[in-house]
Amino acid sequence: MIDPKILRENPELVKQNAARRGCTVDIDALVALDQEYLSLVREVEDLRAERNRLSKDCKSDPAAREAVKELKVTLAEKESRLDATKAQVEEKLTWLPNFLSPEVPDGASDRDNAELRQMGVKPSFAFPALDHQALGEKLGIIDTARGAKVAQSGFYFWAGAGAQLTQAMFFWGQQQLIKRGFKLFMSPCLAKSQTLFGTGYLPFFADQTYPISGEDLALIGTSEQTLVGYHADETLDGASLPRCYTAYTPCFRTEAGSYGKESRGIFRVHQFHKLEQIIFCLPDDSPRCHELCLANEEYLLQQLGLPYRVVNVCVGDMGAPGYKKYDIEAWYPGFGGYREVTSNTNLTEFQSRRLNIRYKDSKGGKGFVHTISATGLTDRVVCAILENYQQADGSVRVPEVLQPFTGFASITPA
RNA sequence: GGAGAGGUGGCUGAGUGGUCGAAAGCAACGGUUUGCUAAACCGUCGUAGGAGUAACAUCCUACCGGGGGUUCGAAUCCCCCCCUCUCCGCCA
Repeated sequence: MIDPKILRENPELVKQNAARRGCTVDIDALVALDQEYLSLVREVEDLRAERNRLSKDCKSDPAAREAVKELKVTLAEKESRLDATKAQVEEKLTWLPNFLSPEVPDGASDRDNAELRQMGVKPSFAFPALDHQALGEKLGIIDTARGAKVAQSGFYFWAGAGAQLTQAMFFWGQQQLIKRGFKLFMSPCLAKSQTLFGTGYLPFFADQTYPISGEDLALIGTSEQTLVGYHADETLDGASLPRCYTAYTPCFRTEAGSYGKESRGIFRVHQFHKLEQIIFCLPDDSPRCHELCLANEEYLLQQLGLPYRVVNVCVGDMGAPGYKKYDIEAWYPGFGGYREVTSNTNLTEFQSRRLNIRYKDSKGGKGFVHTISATGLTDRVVCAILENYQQADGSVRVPEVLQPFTGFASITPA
């Protein structure tokens, strides 16, 4: 949600932003509606003030009672118009995308993202490299067939050494983030619609969520939803910021409309697992915190020995809530290209306004906090490990940093 | 699942129809006093929206879990819902 004052004072800015982001909300109509809302506010408040004045006389003056009764009819009519107008304005406001950083490149899709740097050394193999699905099947550590049997296509099992490797990676990742100042949480994996709305997943990604029938709850699409929602309706002490939170949870997405797209393997699935980075910070500090999360992502991939590149995500590939976004794409030798493994967004005050998360400091400073939402690690990183660490004999080496947690140095065919 | 209690400002906690945005205490902040600390004393001390100002000031409106109702007037009365706590039962 953007600041409605900007809409009043500088509608052109909002209009340009909406146009660039392909938002179809009619800004002129919204501005007019908002003006109507404001004038109704004034009318209603004047009528209420009059009513309150008259009410004070009612004890001694019966005529005042009649006057108030008459006034109440007008008031009720105005109030209902006010409520209706307010609801319309708010509904339209919730569909407005966030503003954009000047650094966001133009473009329509992920092909237009701007590459910032390539890091690491791509492995070269003296044999045809397999992709993670082929490796997972040969090693008996990824089981999509049985995932489909017990649940549905798009679900899978990590099995045996694969499950051990995956758990090792997530546990190691948690340790790294904790060392870097993050507070670890175990989060609810269901959230109510208000929480999804506040984080911007509703209404923008409504078709991506799995609702629970008969409840005002849905499976979380990411722990961002619950970790950011954690501070809803709170005022944080400015001195306590930035607050860095992390959680490791399953994430559920319907992936409606994406069938057939990158569908081989377990790259695009209905349930994956994610170690998340969330930062609540002062507005001035959000660019720095955004970079800090990126540095953490890069550190984790470097420690795991994975080649990757960082891209500055273009307008067309960024969700409506985002102000600026970096993706990291790891190198997948079996696939033969870079593929997205992490995503890091500065949401500025888009979420904090919707969730009413404010800050206040001892010097009188106050406002809405900024939020940063970034991936730490996901199953996709394990896939990248499999593809990059495969050996001529069909085995897969375990990255050194994970060996203390797996207890073994390589995965060999069963 | 059964029974009961309760939701008031950062916290504790008064308040059962008007003068209540709300006593008091604690915490916090500013100041006085003090060799320093502590204590004591004085003062300030909710949020949001609107009007207003160069900026303050000031004024108006709303908010005592949420929604609805009664009334000229609701923290206070009535209805529905939500949440929390306690005890019992069941249980990973």
